[in-house]
Amino acid sequence: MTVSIYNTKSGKKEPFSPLEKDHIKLYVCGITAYDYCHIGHARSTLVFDMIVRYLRYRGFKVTYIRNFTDIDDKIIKRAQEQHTTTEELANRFIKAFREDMESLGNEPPTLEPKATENIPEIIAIIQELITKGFAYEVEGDVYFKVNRFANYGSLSGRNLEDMLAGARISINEQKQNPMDFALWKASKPGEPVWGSPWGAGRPGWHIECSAMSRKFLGDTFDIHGGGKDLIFPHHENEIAQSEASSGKPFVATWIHHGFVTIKDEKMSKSLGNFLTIREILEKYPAEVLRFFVFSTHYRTPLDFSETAMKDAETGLDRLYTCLAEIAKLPVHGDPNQSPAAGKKNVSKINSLVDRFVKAMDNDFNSAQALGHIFEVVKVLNTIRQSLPASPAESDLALLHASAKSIRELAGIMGLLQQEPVAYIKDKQEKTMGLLDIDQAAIESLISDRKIAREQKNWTRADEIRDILLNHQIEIKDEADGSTSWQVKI
RNA sequence: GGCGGCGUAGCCAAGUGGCUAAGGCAGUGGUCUGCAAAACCAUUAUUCAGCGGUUCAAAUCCGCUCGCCGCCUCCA
Repeated sequence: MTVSIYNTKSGKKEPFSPLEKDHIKLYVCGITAYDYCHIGHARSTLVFDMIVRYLRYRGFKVTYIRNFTDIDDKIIKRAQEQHTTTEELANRFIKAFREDMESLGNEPPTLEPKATENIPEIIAIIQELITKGFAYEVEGDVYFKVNRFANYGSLSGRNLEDMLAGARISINEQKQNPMDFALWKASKPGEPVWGSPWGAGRPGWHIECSAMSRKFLGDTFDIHGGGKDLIFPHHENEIAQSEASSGKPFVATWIHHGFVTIKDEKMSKSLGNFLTIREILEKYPAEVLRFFVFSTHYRTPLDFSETAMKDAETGLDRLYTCLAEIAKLPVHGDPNQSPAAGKKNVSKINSLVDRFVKAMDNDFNSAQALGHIFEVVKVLNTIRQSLPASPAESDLALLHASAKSIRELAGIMGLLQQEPVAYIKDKQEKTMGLLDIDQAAIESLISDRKIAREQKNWTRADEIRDILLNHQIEIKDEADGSTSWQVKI
């Protein structure tokens, strides 16, 4: 079996194999550091975190580069508004981004280069483009000549005539063609500057990725990723720059993920309909967000809503509950007891890894992969529920092994890594802290109810139960006559 | 206007021509219980926006219609 990946360049799913045996080189466009990141950015990092983890699980070595854009128009503007330097502003939000990544439970990339730390490489590539006739300088600006690059538009399926017909491009007198884009921008007064053969200035947006990917991964590498909105112009321009300068193919596979939407509209800074990662993590555990994100295929739009998050949380609880119940079972059982697990169920359990891998091999279909896990959870619950008082050794071994396997697979998405029993308990304690009733009051009510029940005063007993339930306390009458309680989660 | 995508049960969502259209949430029924709750189990689409075509066979391929969204300007 091989991993298949949907390649934006071909518009098809293709069997994937790295250029260098067992070593995958991956470059992902990171953030422009000028503000806190929203859930859309979170999805991007989550998706590639999952992809990298899965490729590693499949035995590949993965070199994963994710850059920071720490110099651009938005950063300059924001820094001026805040009366600070672009450097301070960018560093502040890079730090915030790293905190967010940590909270989300993302593994760090192999390297996280910044544009400003690679200015010499950027200048070198621009010079190469000028020398080869793909770029020209006008009064300290340098532009890429799109007409010179025959394949311009191949990634996004556009051609220059159609784009010009769109007429949404602001006409810049200096450009030879309105579609030409800046490689280097002459600085205006007060802006940060770097020296260059064309005078003091700063790099354009697209060139940094060409320079950094070349520096860390080479002229040609396996996978380049980002959001769908980067296909044009960003990635189109990267291809033009990189291929024009190196004369070699740039990237074998382009992966683009879908957006996060709210009420079916793209979440974005410009629309103002965004929620920051921080705001979400105040309300929901990171694992719930991960579960929510991976419940939908990465190329499909993901519509965020409170209901969807609540559903995700309930689903995640179901998984943890199953694991916690299994963890409570003894490790060893009765070797003479006949097994409760039926043949069909056993084969469903045993095929989990294969089915999971098959789903993930198919363009990282995490939604389907999670579905398989849920299916096995149902089977495990059935077996556990039908266990006799002294369960069979084989049943217990099967349940424990399956739980371990589920946690291992879910770990590829960064899910189910908490101790299941502790997860349930923590959750209850957390809720308990928010309640308007304390333990003593609960126990006192339960003992009142016990008396009522002994007197067969069901009305009073039920009344007490309702009072407790109003305080989010659920009680359970045990077989031995005692009553246990727990916080409703 | 150009290019691309989507439309599957009450909601979310998988489904790369052919076994009973995954799975989750909600709902309903049941096991348990004095009654409950929790947990668990069962159940919920003769049908995949609509129409037509290709095929022995279509949610899946092709065409048209309707609706929604994205990119073409900074954007994950």
